[in-house]
Amino acid sequence: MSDFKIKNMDDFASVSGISRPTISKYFNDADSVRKSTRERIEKALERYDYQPNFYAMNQNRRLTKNVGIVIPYMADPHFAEIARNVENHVIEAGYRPVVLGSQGNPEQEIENLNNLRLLKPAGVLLAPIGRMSDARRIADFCKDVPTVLFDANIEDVGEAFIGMNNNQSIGLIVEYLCRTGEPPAFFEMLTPSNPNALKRRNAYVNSMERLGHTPHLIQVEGEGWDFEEIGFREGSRVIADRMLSTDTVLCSNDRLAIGFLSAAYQHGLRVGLGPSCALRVAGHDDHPFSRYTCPTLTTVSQDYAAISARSAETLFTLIDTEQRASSREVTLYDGKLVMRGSA
Amino acid sequence: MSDFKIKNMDDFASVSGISRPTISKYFNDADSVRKSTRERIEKALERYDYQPNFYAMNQNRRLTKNVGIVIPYMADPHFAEIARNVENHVIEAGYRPVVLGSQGNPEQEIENLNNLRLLKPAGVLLAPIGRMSDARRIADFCKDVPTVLFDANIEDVGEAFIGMNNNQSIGLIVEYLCRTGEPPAFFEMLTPSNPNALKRRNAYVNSMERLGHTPHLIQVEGEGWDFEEIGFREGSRVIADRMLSTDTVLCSNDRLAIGFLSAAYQHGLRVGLGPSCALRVAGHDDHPFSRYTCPTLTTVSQDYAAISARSAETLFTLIDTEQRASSREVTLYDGKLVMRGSA
DNA sequence: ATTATATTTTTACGCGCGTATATATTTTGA
DNA sequence: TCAAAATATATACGCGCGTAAAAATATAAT
Repeated sequence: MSDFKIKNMDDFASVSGISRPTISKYFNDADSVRKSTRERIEKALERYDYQPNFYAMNQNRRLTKNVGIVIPYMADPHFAEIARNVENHVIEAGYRPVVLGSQGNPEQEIENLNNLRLLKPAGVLLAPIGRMSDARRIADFCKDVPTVLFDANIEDVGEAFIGMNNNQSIGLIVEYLCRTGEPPAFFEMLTPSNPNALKRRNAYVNSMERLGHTPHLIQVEGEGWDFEEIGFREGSRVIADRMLSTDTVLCSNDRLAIGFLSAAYQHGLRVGLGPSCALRVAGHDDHPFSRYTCPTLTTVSQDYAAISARSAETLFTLIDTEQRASSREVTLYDGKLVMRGSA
Repeated sequence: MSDFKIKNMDDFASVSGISRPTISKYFNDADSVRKSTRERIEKALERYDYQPNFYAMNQNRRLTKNVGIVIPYMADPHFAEIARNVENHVIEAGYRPVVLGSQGNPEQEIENLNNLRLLKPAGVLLAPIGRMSDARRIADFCKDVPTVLFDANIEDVGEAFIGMNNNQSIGLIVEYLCRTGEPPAFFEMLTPSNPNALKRRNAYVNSMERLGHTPHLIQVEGEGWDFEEIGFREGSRVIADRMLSTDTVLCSNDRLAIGFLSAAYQHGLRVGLGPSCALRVAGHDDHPFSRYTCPTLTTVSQDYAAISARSAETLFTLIDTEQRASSREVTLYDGKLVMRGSA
């Protein structure tokens, strides 16, 4: 590697002995130049440490290879894992992922989309915050940029939605819990920010009624994204006030369940299956931490792999055909029961 | 808000009746224009939805208000919390934060710095991955951009380092554990990627010897960033093989401790303080999850607030004085003992 | 070898904005 | 009221790169 400092494409064109437009063409698509030219460029690339300015590149390009990935919350391991998964698909398909987290803030979500717009992305994979999302402005964005929604749906927004079948997954675990013990109560936030939570609530009620049981909703107060804290605080209250009419609790998601488990432990309630246990607790999502709780958490796993693969594929098809989907396609994947120690 | 679509600064200059250079000046520093002009611009801003293209803005600016924040791992709630903290300071100081995660990958870390360079940042706050970091290239970066290191130190790299005093914090908890029960064994990874881990190991050995005890290091295999998994797997092995010569285990960090706690639970070992307990487990960092483990985790808290505040302040001073620090300043903050249920 | 075709080079302009300079206009101070 | 100081405008060029069109060159086909 030479020590001559190359600061832009002109410099690199000079030292490589190739014209700048051809260099530009190469970086856009390495196979669009003659093989011998390509080799000359790549030989120069080995000697000189140059890579085009990403932002200047996108400034005047009709269409880039950028794909935006927007998730509701970076610090949530659940979303972090999904993002990583999606990111890999994007890279494999030869696109460049740009991952942004909205920190549970709808304004940040819109700003993320605005920032992405400046990068002229070929498409965007968006997991919306949910109920609080600014649906109108997201819809505006989708008019300009091919966008596939995943994880959380917003009606009629985006070209497609890929998520999980909450009806099936909740049905699955409710059925399991009823079959192996007392019918579960449903522990959830009263006003959840995530639309999946509402679907799960309904699915729980339906499943219980179908099985001939009376649904019992435990709806607790709480705002924001600190679900463990809410699960712990409200779980403690529920246990202390003896508000449980059953020994089985199904939590709307694993993070609530993690907090609830901690509350149960604090109150000396042994959680698990055996006759020595006072309580069964189940979650939903198969959160990365759910295998390290005490006891380990019985839950329903989301098919991360399928959801992220299908989301990415759908977007790439959209990009390749260069036309908007005639009808908005909704794909829901079934969950799988993950039996662990807590229920 | 008018529906006329403003697509660039020229458009906005037209509709606001102000020349583009003045508009540009305003966006760079709102107070650099006459008050009456400023009001006219802001009135126009209310009517028309315009904001300058962030990337084009940075392209030809001598110095921007951007501040890069780079952390080792986005999905780790510990770093996510630090990042959020630092970010707030940056915003308060009137700078624009750009947060990037390196996903534990040294190449990604360098790429993050390269990307930041294109944004012409006023400065960068960098929490390096650690041992695996490409120290040479990071040092190169620091030559061009004022950079303050935090959380993990790299010798002589960056203008300053702000972190925690591992000597003090480990000393604190070792002393506490020895005072209230058997002296602890130290559970850690054999080849940790984080330099703090090495400091903690030494601090443990020193503390033990100072108190007249024989140090007992349990060094387990494991690569990567899945600390809970390592803590669980190796913790299980250690317990099953009866490799513990004491009933007290101090883990090098909370994430390992979380895995270890889970292993202990699985093996039917009751963790905690009372006479009915078979094991005491302590961690280090006060990870956001450590208050929800079963039992809750006794640990040493990092002074997040102080570390992030000082890191930001140090960088801003550096930026304002426009000169490099004459000597590299290292500031270490003491940890606080957080007594919970596990030890 | 000659023609047809594919690729590269030259030249020029565009993206959205920063910034410098000369000039025009306001505001301020006495 | 009038000159001095402060601020705004017009104009022009730069950042690093995309892209279009015509001219020049290399490769393929006959």
